[in-house]
Amino acid sequence: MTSLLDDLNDAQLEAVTTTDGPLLVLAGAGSGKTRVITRRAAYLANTVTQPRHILAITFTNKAAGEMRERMEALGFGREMMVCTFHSLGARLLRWYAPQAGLKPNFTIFDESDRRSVVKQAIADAGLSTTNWVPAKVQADISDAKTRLLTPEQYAAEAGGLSFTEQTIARVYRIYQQLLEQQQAVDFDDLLLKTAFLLGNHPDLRAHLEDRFRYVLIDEYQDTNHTQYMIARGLTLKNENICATGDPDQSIYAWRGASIRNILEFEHDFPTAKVVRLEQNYRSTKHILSAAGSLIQSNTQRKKKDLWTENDLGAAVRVVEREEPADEADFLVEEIKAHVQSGGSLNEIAIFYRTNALTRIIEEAFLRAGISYQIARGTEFYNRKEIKDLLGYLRLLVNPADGIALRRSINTPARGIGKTSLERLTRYAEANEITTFEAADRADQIPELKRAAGRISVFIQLMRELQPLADGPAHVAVEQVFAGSGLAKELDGPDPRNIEAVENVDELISAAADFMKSNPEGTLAEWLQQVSLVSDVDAVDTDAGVVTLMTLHAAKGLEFPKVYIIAVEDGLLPHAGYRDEPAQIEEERRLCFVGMTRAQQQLTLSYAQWRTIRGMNTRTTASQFLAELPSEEIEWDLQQEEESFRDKADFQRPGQGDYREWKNGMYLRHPQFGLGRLLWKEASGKLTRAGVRFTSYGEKTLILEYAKMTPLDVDECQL
DNA sequence: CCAGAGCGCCTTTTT
DNA sequence: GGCGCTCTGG
Repeated sequence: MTSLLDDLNDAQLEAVTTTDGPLLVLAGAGSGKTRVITRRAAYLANTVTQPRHILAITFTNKAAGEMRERMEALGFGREMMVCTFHSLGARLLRWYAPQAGLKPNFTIFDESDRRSVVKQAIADAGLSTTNWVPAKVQADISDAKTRLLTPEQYAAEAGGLSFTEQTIARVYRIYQQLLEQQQAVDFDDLLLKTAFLLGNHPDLRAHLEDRFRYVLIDEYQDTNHTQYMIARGLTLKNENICATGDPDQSIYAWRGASIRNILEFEHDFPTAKVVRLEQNYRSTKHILSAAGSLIQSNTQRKKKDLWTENDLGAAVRVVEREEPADEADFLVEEIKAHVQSGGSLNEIAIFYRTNALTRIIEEAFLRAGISYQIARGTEFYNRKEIKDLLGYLRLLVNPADGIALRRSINTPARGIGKTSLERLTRYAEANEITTFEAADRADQIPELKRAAGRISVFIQLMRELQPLADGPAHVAVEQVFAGSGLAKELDGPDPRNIEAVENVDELISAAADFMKSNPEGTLAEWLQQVSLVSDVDAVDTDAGVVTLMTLHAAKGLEFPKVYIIAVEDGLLPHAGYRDEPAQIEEERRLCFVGMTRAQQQLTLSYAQWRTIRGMNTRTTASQFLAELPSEEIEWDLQQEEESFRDKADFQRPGQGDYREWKNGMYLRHPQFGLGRLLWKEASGKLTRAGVRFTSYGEKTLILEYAKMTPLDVDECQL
């Protein structure tokens, strides 16, 4: 027991031992939050309750798994419920399917399934996908769901709104009907329907509150309104809610997360106690200073100071290279040197803003023989052979799953083409039955002609496979692969076939692992788990390889050496995200999250040009680099070179040679508009300058980074 | 009905 | 640069 409270600082101790009532733990990066949460759960289980009455909600399944393991290691067994909001939703919706208006065998549609349904809904509404971009419509529907609006409510609201919104309301309604017909829910529904379940069934809510007497929620800064409603619903009476988070690490506003939840916690729970963890145990002083300096540029922020007793450490580095291949070579050299000096590949992580940036790094690593892993757990499940196989399995669990049926019915090819499928779907719609049921009476649909027989063969096959749905998941995967004809299609010496079969074997192993840790588990439950895997879930921190991941995926992790690549204007901050100050601030937090993952050494790099969507483009270093404490940073910059002119497809509007700029001349800045140069001075390898802007006042800028264009005086209308 | 070629589109992050 | 959609010839 005492060991649970050992080596905790005062603030951590308070967070662990404050058992009852609402508690908000504002935990800065690297402040020992994970440890606090685990100890707290253990402490609760030891003093005021039992593990089965504790519910811990984490951000990823990986984090949930680790927490479960720690509790088990502390001797608390596996009784405590640890899950993500989405997996909690999935579980509650299955437990209480009738109350939620679902069948317990419902399917969870992933983003690509969802995209298909959106397209179909747009078509059914008599609209064209050229005018109504599926991705945009999908985002609008998702938005509505995050605001807890049903199609009816959205339509009611849209009544007084624009044509666009009224149309979205129509599509949303059709979209939702399509999901219902297929006994399917999307990721938003897992939250929305759970929130409604709690809101509409007081008895059920009370029952759950008695089961989950203590609720812990991690990464609270990244929860959205629906998740807040679930949290509120589960703790309405006893208010034993402990939320941990850090507003400076809020990076999911784009998917509806609201920083409001953490900022208003004390308002939502007036009796709340707030504990601040500000001592950092992870990083060196240099790293913290750089990260702190960056985040201070955010204006919408509660002031918080992270400090550490750790060493000063090595200087943070900013590395410039001519092109992405050079940047990759730089990484290769660094990694080789690291290994040569006795370091392990485990200790190195590479972060980036977008997934597309990995290709050149991967090529360089393959050439250099550096083993690496990419946090892309979902990618595996997007492979054709895996999707094909999962299609059959999904159909066995839920025959109403139209997306799965469309995929499976002609894979491998059975001579059932688009036209036949269309006729089948139309028949199903006209008779208000599922496509599967329509297929079952194919012989009664004359339009199908020859295809009817082929469809019957498929239905017969599904009937034969059906019993597998009730057996162990891995047996089902194996037997369906063999029985569906998919195995036969992949039979052959083609290396692509061999790889595909290996992937299938991996899928079988994954299912077997699941059955091992869930002996009572069903195929349906395994499929549910599969549909909720996240990218970072696949990361194995002991794999002895370099880890590559997006900045988003990096949240919550730590590595001795961190490299953040492509720190360029347009990528970080990302081009789609730099117009509004609030968006820039989120991008800055994203950079902050990446930087604070580093324990000993942090390196930020960028290239002078990069191929973006097939075009060589001149780049500019990110403005964030100018916000670092430049005197503490070790700069490794390239000599200016002119040859790029020949390589560029497009040239950046020339800023001219700033060395020749005179005080008093007029300049235009992309964000601040018109301004006048007051002074400039050399600062290390960079040039600082003071500019007075007509609408933003006086600012100090780094001329190498600020994208300013000199103006002719005539051009200025003063 | 199907496979493969050709064309146009696009910013991105994920449960 | 890559994906998804459409068109075309077999």
